[in-house]
Amino acid sequence: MEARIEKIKQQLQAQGYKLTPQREATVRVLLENEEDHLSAEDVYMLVKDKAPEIGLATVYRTLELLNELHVVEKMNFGDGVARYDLRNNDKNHHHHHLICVQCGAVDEIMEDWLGPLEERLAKEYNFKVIDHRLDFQGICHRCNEKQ
Amino acid sequence: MEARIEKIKQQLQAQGYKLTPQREATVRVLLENEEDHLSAEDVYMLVKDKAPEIGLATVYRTLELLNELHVVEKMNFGDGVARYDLRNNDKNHHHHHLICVQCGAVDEIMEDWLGPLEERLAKEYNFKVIDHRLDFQGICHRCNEKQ
DNA sequence: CACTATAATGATACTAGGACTGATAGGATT
DNA sequence: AATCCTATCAGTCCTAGTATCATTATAGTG
Repeated sequence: MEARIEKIKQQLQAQGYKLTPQREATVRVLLENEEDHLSAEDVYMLVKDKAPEIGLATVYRTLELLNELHVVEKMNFGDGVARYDLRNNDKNHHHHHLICVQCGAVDEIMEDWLGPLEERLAKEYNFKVIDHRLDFQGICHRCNEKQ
Repeated sequence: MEARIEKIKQQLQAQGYKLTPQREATVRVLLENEEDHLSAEDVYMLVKDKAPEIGLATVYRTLELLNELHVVEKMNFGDGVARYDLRNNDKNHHHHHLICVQCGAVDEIMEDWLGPLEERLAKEYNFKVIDHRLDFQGICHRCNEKQ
C-alpha cells in the first residue's frame, strides 16, 4: 500500500507534479476500492470522509492528472459517467465487464477468453485484431441472491 | 407493482436513461394489462387516461426503448400491428462487430461465439446474461488485401 | 529563516452535450 | 388508399465536467 503510493509519488514528481495531501487521499481511496469502477462523484464522496475540506474540482483534476500519467484508466460504460480504474502494470488488458442492468454495478473478469476467437478471426475473416472489448449486460450475483 | 417499477427504473438508469413521468405512465399501463398483448395504439389510448398530454411518438419511443432493454418483447402476429409484452426471461441476440481502424468499416458477425462463455458466467459467477457486446478493433480483410 | 515564484486548491458559475418531449409530416406495409 | 410506425424539428431540462479566480501551500533560493 505505502509502497504503491510511493511509486505514484515518484511518477508524479518525475513530471514535475506534487503528491499533495488531497491527491494522496484520492489515491488512497482508489487503492482501497481497487475492485470497483468508481465514478468521479463516487471518489469525491469517499475522499470527503478522509479529507472533508476537499473540493469537487480537485478530485476531477486529480483523476484527470492520474489518467494522463496512466496511473488510472478512464473508462466509459455508456451510462453517462466516466469511471476510473487503477492500472496494473502487468498490462494484460484482457479484462471484460459484467454490467448489472439492475443495480448498475460493474465487475471485472481478468481471464483471457478471446485468444481462440482472435485466431479464428484471422483465419476465417482475414481480420487482424488490434484490440477488443467484451461487455456483458445482465443480472449480477448480488441481485440474483436478493430475489 | 411499485417494486417492479423500481426495478425497471434501475434498468433504465444503468444505461443512462431516465424514468420520466410519461415513461412511468406507460409502464404502469403495461403492468396493469399484463395478460393482454397490447398494440402501441392500445397503450396510447390507455396512457391518455392517466396523462392526457402525452404524445403518440413518445409512447412508440418508450415501447421501443423498453424493447431494447429487454423489459418488453415486441411481437408481430402478422396483422400489421406490433404488440408488446412484458417479459421476465430473455433470449439472447448475438451480434458482434469487426471495426476496421483503417477504413472505418463495421462488419457484423452473427455467429454465436459466446454461448459457452455465458454458461460459464452463469455457473462460476452467478451472472445471468441478458445481452452482450463484443467489438474487435483491427484491420479488415479489404484493407488487408489492398496491401 | 525570510522571500519569491508558481503549483495547487476550493468555491462556484458556467458550458456543452445528451436525454426527452409533443407535434406532425412522411415512409412503409398491407 | 389506409393504417401503422418513424424521422425530424424545435425546444426544454438536466448534469457531468470545466473554467475562472481569489487564496493558500510548497519547494527552491539565497
